[in-house]
Amino acid sequence: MMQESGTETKSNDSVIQNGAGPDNHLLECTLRESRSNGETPLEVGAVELAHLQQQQALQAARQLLINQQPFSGIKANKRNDKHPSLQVPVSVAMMTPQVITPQQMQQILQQQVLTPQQLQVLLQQQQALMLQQQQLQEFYKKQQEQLQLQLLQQQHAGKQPKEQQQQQQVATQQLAFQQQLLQMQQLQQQHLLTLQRQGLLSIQPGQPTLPLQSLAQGMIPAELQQLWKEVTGSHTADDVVCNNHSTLDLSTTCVSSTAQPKTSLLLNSQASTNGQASVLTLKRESSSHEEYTHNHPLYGHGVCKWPGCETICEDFPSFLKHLNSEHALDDRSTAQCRVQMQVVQQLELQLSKDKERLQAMMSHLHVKSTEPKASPQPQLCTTFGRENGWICYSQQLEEGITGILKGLNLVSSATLSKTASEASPQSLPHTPTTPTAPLTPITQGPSVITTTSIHNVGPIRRRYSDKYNIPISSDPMISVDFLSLPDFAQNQEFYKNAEVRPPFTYASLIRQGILESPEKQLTLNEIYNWFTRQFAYFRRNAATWKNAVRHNLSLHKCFVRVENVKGAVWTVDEMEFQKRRPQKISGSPTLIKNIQTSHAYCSPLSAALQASMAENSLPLYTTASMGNPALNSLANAIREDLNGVMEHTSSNGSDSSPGRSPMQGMHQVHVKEEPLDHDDNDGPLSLVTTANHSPDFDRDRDYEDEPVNDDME
DNA sequence: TAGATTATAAACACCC
DNA sequence: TGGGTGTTTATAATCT
Repeated sequence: MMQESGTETKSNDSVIQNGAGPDNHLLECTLRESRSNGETPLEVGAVELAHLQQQQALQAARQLLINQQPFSGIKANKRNDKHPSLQVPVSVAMMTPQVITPQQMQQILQQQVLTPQQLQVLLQQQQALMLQQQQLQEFYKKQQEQLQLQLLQQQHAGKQPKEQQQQQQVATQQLAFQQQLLQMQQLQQQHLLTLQRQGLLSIQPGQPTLPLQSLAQGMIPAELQQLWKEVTGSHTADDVVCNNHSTLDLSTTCVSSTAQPKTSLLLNSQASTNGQASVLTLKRESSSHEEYTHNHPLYGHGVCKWPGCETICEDFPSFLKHLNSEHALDDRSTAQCRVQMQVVQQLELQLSKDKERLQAMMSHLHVKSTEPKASPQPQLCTTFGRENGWICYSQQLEEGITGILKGLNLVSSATLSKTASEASPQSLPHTPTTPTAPLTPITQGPSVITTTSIHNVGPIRRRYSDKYNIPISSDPMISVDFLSLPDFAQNQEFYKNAEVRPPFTYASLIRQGILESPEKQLTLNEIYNWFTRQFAYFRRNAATWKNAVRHNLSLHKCFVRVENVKGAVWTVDEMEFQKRRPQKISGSPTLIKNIQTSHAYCSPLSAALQASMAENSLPLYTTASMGNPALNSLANAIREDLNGVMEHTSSNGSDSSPGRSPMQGMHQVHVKEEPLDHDDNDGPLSLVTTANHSPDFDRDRDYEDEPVNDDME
């Protein structure tokens, strides 16, 4: 086959020389001179090239017409009886003269390096090339029609002995035409190279190569397919191989520039290599072809790799024979080729999808991996899902909430931007960095604790806002309210399994544990058990946190020790609990400021926002359901909650809890008249009322129904 | 800068 | 007597 191919190339060369004659030589010489002279002035080069190309096209047409004369009585090939149209084995790419695409023209115009004269020359050239293209296409169509007529005549004549000879003549003619077109394309490539050198055209590295680009842009895929169908026809054995390649080339080069060396399409392939290899000799083509024959994509390990074939071929010539005989251009092969095209397209589609998926994964992981860097505080334990969810959540909230709050005229744009910026993943929950704290995060259960975060453990004690970095108010009430989220079961599951310190104060946790109990009272041991049961974090260093629990129980007046029949139990004095952070909240800018800055370890999001999220079961800590906050409901919730805050604040302006945070106001649901015997409770009996029906309403109502122990202290 | 809040640690007392 | 419980104090960090 190598020899055959070489012979083919050689014969083609001779055909070209014989056919093209002096014109071709003149053309090549002109080009050589132009190249040898280095930079060719644009005005001269472009005009000359256009002129030469036109001349060459006409010459090719003349040649073909001349060669076509003896074929008046040609007969169709037997193999191609089903394809009565004898067609020229030429790539469609070769049929398309190089035309500067609109994009390239736009590029040129954008570069603004052309003088009006240059532009005019380019336009003229462009028009000439387009005209040339049209002429060629018309000529090609005419040729096809004539060949079809000839085939029909041959079918009636039925002279078999002359068939093969005539077919070879047809092939020779086709090859001549093909070579003409190839040279034309070369010239066009040269022209473009010249333009490139002169800086008139800049071809991006990733940009499809110009011939293919122009081809793809010059013809729509349907046209390409049609031409391809027309091109495929009866040929000699070598032509079959070439045609197979050209077939593949047609289907692949339009989408990919990774053209392999192909026999009759070498120039086309080379022309597609960024225009750098367009000036290659036939010798190199032959060598490339030689390599190609040994790396035939349809031949390997002595087996024909044609889809569904797998015929054993001892050597490459036998494979070629097999290929030509069994996989000639017929309906079956064409159909198989189409199927293969579809397979490739499907694979490419799948590949693109997988690439997108991979990109998304990588970007996601990249964001995650870079997140701790964005945070000045070391992050100890964070979970993948939480971070991910928080990212989605923060991104959506930044947009949605900003608009919502703006609509509510509650926060200025500046503060919103600050809030949004602070609502970055930096606000991810942090675990404590206290040296004495149980800082050995163990990946228990489903939690995914990053090693990097583990390594970021610092000995510096930090405030909750830094340690936990979680969008939760420092207000214990708010903390508990988060704990009381309807979807807190997911959070509970998380903290049950992940040895992550819960971002709540001891007081909040104790209160929550007490409130979760059926009788709203727990013994110290039951509180311990609740801690260890609910939080994996508190299954270590019991002495430390138990001491802290005891300390908090004793320290905070909100925790009331009640002597029961069973012994001492601890209850929660909600009033005292609410008093713990006296802050003025009103409809004044103070509220806004509080909403913005929140409290000690408040999130960047406002407390009202957190409340809204709580009310809407916006899973801040959930691992699975994050990232899908219903912003509409969130907007309503924010509006309602903020209104509730306002109402509550205004209605309770003289309340004994002036420092109640929005959450406090919103989630205080019970009407409780209870004698408080605390020493510092020098105020009147508190009457906390609210119309807000929070998820805690039932529990608080239950709590309200709980008998008040008059024996409290 | 002072005060408040929280965490941590420790000492101490009381009771079973 | 030891452990559990409860109280208090001290200290540090952080935020308002």
